[in-house]
Amino acid sequence: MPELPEVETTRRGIEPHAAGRAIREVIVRRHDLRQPVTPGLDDIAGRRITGVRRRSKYLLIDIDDGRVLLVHLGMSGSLRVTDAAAAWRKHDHVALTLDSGAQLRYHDPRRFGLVLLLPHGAETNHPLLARLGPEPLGDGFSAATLAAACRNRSATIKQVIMDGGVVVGVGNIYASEALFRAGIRPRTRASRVGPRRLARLAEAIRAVLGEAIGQGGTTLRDFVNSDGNPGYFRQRLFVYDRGGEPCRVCATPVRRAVVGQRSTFWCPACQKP
DNA sequence: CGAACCTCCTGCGGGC
DNA sequence: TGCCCGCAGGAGGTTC
Repeated sequence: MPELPEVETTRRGIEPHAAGRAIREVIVRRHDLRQPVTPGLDDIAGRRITGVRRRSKYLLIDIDDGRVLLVHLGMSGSLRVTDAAAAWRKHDHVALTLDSGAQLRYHDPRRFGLVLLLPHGAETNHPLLARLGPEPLGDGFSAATLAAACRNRSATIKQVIMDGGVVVGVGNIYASEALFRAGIRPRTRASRVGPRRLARLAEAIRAVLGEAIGQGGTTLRDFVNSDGNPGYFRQRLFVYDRGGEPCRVCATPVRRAVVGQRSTFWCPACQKP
């Protein structure tokens, strides 16, 4: 479900409620997520949250003793700010009660997500984070780094931009959208996309992610932000989930195929091999 | 090393 | 209405 814009939307929603707050209570109702919730998580009760950061699709909740609470939303997760007295919903697995009376609730039906407490200083070399590529909206990602990643790769261009070692945060929706904006068909081999088109693609990735953050992310089915509201970028999608519908630029029917095990959408007229 | 395939889990929509 | 099937926004693991 959540890609980078949805995670960033969540971060922006959580941060004002969480930063500076003390954690009054930690509640773990289910620990069997993709990895078990760190045993002894309630050890952070009484500590204070100093900030909420994001790296790739991970949320990093900083604790005042230097530890970091790492949260990943997987395919179906959300992190919401509720009143501590609010009724529990099915699949609310972890909650932090804050000294404001609010509660951060982690909700994840499919349990593909993570809630892990990392020791002080362990964040940069943690296996989940250590090998991540550059942030798409940061300085580390450019036409040059994308071109270097595409050189001698036989994989499709779509698979390369979804490879977190190349650039993080580009998931299945925004991969199709960025390729549409760059005019490149998703099944084109990465090594066959020229430098000018790669430059266009790098810019398209930045643009689509930036705009999606501005709209509070994309809700296809069940993404909700920290207030429980959907994101509005879906109406700006050009191709994703629009198979058979007219291209919003040229009216040619949008095509769908499975590329790298994932549904993929493109306009056969606007996008070239 | 890269690429293809499989897996975790629950819910929902479509077809019959 | 109800049941079965396929599919879903992520990403780590296995195999060749």
